[in-house]
Amino acid sequence: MSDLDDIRDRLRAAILRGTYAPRQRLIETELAEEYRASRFLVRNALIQLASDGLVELQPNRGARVREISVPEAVEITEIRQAVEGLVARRAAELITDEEIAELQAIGEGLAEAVSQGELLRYSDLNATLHSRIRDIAQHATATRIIEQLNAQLVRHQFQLSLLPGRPAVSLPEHLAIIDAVCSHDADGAERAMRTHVGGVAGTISTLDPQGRPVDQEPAW
Amino acid sequence: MSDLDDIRDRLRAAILRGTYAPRQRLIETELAEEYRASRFLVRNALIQLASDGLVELQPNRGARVREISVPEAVEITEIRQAVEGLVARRAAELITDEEIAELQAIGEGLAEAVSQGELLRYSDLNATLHSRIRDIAQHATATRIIEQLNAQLVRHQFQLSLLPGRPAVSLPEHLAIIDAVCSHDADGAERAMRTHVGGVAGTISTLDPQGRPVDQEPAW
DNA sequence: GTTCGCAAGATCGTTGACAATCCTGGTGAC
DNA sequence: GTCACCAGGATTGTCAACGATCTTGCGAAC
Repeated sequence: MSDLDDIRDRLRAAILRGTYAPRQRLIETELAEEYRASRFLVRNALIQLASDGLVELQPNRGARVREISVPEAVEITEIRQAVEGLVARRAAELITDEEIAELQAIGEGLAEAVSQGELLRYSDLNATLHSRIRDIAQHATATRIIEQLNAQLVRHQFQLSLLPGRPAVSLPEHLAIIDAVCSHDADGAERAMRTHVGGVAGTISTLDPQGRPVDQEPAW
Repeated sequence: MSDLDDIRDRLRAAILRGTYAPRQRLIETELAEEYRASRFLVRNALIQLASDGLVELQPNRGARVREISVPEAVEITEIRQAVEGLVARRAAELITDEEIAELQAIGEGLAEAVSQGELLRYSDLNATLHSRIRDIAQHATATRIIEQLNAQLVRHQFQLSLLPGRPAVSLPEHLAIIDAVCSHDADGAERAMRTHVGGVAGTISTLDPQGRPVDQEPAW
């Protein structure tokens, strides 16, 4: 439980939370003061976050929050499509009765959230669903890679479920995934997951034709 | 071009080359002396290699070369199957006439190497083929992930092409991939690649039922 | 008015030393 | 003979200071 891990996690959380804007410079001395840590610790934390792909590290020029362009987000989502497809297949093969009940409960929650317009709850349950499916699939390598990729595009994903009409499209897709996984239909589960994540990729690619991220001032 | 990158790359190369055995402890002061670098640089290099999955980092207990078990190698190969399938599809869509000629030349080289029993040349051309297909697909994220995964199982892969009878199985698979990619057959390319890498996964899983890596003393 | 060069400030890169932690081997009690 | 305990050494974790590099703003030459 070293301080290094601590500050790295806090910094990561701050970046994911949007405390620092993309392309914003992360100055070691400032961060050191902010987190009451030595510059040394900040520095090592930045190195770690850089190999996670969250910050960009230029020699002698410091660190900045890495900006994920829309094309890059699409690429990332394409990989997710392939890997999550594999995960869904495995989940369908391995799921237990107990877990089936759990997934179905999540499905009901999703439908409820959409019908009542609770977008944030929908977004949360969405993340929970994908995460639980990964747990069920018991594929450590896939889980690691998906989480690594997800961390890089939280910002894009976040905006996704707030798009008007988006839940109406993705809800049936989610339910189809749940159905297939719960009925031990490996082929169907892979297909449903690929369709779903493929849709996400498509939606992301329409966000901004210029290839630049949607740059509205964050309200938080 | 900082020294940090330099020593990290040299350390990585050394691990991949087998200079340090799996599970071997990597002591910071020793490495620092060996590479004529400060302990600080070594330390940060180790942190980066840890997030690449090449070394294992335990707090207060130092670093050791990560050992990839056979089940883990299978997992990694399963991911490769999914991602390289995607890459092959993209390559089939994007390939130019010039690149078609190049791939076909590689195919002839592979056949020749097998017929003349040149296992090492076959193994090299194999790596070249996969690498060139990645180049053609122009998918930076996929390339990054595949290379990250490959780095983790060089040892297993290395032994694979030396297995008796293995080239006889994998040569036609490789030729099928080349055919499909060169004829702009996206579906076929994905299918052929998935079949091929799936075969690799299957072969790896037979290496040692105990789930421990094959532990023969390296001859180098 | 523009461009180039230079100097000052800001920031990163590296070092060596010290503190904290863990592992090892030996000693003694039971 | 076995176990708990406790040095002492080995190794990692952290720090503050110094040196290297880059950026910025000013001024002079054209």
